[in-house]
Amino acid sequence: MQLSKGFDYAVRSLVFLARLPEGGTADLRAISLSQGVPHSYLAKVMRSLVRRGLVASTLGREGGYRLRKPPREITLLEVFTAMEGELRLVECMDGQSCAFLGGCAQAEVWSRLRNAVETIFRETTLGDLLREVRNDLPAKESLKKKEGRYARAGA
Amino acid sequence: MQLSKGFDYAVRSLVFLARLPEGGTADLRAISLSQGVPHSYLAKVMRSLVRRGLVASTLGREGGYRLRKPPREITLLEVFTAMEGELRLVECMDGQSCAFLGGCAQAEVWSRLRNAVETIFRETTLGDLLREVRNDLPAKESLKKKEGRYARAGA
DNA sequence: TCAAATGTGGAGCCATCAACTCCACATTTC
DNA sequence: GAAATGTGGAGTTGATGGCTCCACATTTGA
Repeated sequence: MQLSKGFDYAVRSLVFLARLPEGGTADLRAISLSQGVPHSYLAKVMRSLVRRGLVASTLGREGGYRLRKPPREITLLEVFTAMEGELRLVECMDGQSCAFLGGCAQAEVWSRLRNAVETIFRETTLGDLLREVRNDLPAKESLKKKEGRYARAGA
Repeated sequence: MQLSKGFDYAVRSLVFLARLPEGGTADLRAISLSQGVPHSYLAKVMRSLVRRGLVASTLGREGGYRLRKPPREITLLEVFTAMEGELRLVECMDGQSCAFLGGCAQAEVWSRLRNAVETIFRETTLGDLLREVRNDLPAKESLKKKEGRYARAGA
């Protein structure tokens, strides 16, 4: 019952992009440093977002990533499925119904749970997250640390 | 973002116990066979429930497990924490707040999400699950299959 | 025109952990 | 006292989340 780091990284990166002035672009390095996400792993995360059509990428010098839709139109559900596919809480559901127990006692709770989660994901947009940000940038020292750590790994 | 099998097994076992006539007891073997849960793994699951005080165990011949409270008074939240400890969706929360970003954009969503899940868990009791059961026993064939598979492993 | 700066695709590594097994042992009862 | 139960805990295993690395395609500005 945990959210994956990949999903968390994706959301953070999107928020970062959303806060750039007017559909600006940022490259992997910038996102990676600002969010403390390992460079080469972030590359993979971003590819998922590109594939899903949430961000656009441009190659070559001055390249990078930018949002393809206004923040208000990007829901967490889209981000989640981009990263993890269909939301499902237990194996036996969603695929075929649990073959073993005809009508299982939990089925209804699991599905209620799933709906609750899905609803929150569907009704929360990047725009909402922007409003919630209180403190934009990391403290200088922690940023330094992360830079040292990831610049080496990343470059 | 998945529920563990351990938790699922625990709930199923408790429902099984709850359906016994008047606080009856059932032994590992009976629960294991009826629910299709590997015998020796179920032993571990049940120990968690005993430790947490949800079921009582008796040793020796005619021993087994029985609920220590009426089904209405056992919430899924208790079962969850018995099996998995504190409910938390992301590493950075609940422990210390994420050291890197002062006020992180997602914190509020994650906590709303957590609350939604926790609320459902807290407000759903074994009693509710009993009402929801439509079809009590597994089909004969699938039970046979499971018996064959687990009887060997278990005994 | 070409070298540097970007993202892409994909193979591959690694540690962790859920899920499960096994065994020696304590307790109870017939 | 032997059979039937649960207990405690160490050990096994396979999957996979998280991450690295590298060869390559594209773009651009010096």
